[in-house]
Amino acid sequence: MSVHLLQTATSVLLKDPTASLGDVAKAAGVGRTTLHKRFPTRADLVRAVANDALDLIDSVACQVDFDRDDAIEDLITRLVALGPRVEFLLRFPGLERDAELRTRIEAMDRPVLDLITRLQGTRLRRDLPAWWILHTLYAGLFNAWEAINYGRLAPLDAPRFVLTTVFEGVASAGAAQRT
Amino acid sequence: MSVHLLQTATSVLLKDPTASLGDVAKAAGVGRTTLHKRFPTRADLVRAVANDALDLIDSVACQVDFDRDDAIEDLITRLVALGPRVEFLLRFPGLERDAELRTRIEAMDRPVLDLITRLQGTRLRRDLPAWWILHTLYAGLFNAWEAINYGRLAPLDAPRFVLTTVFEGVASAGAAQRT
DNA sequence: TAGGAGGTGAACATCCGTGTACCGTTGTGA
DNA sequence: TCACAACGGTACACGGATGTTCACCTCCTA
Repeated sequence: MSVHLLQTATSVLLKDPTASLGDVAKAAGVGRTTLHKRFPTRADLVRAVANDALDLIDSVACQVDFDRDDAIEDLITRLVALGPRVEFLLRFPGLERDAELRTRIEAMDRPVLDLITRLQGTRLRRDLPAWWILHTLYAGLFNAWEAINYGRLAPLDAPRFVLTTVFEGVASAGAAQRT
Repeated sequence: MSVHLLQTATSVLLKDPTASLGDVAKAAGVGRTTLHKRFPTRADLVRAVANDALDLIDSVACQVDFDRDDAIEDLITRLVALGPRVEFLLRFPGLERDAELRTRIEAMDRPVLDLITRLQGTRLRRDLPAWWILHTLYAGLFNAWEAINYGRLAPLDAPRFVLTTVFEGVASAGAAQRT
């Protein structure tokens, strides 16, 4: 049941990053000793959760054809479905201090950044840097996950919300452009 | 020098929410004892930092004329300038567990939500709920603060980035609308 | 049925953050 | 010059989280 354990740890630590290992074990319905046996130290657990999330993203990313122009839509839609497991990765404090994790995260970003850069020739605006657009995408995902978590947003609505907002913005279509 | 102390505490706690009071005191160039004298407990310090940020927001919000249609632009521009002090407020984990703080945060959101709702008749799209638009604004601010902090974004560029992205999106103007 | 693997709870030592008390130093104003 | 307040530092007590060990249980299999 290692999978379920990691999922539980994800949600517990995401809700309260200072939660004790005892809390995590209890939430997972597992003895604290067992938890220690599988993850000798707290850092090990956190790293495992993060790597699990990265594996999840990899398994999704390899299904996306980054050569297609609508790859972003595809990717976003799939990422929204992953929910809190990925949110952990981008939100848990201090994760970037682990060199190995930082490398994996950068490796995860690269194909998306390349895609964005390529699309800036056609579908995406050129007056914003690629990294800014990437972070805007992530921010949209954050909002969706959080809203779903609070029960404000139906999971099936989420992809449309994110895509619409990120691509077209919140200004009404007919409104005069801002200066 | 209580002001400087709170600012330092803000940035230290924002970078690492689990930082010890000793770390905060050291960063502020102050004895841990002195810190304890001013803020008897850790919760007191966190609450003070949050309330300081809220005061800052209040002092900005009262300069904005929420009856004008471009109030959002004005507000965003001013909020971007506040930087990490406000970021703390929206990012520090567990802050919403304090009833008094939660009330103040809601009170802070309300005029903006009302403004958004009003503008949804004209400048803002009606197919997204007001709270979603509000969170999109906040997300844009996050991105700007973070990018400034990492030195990727010039502070003077930030308002334009946020406003452009949030209002018009990242799709190039000439591109066909997404379906 | 014996034995091993995996899980559990209890007990223990340890570390670290926290809060408090006490004392010495500095600086400021009466 | 004295009194007093503010500050810094040391030391100590306390509690909670952590990591380790050990004994016991259960299930599965040879």
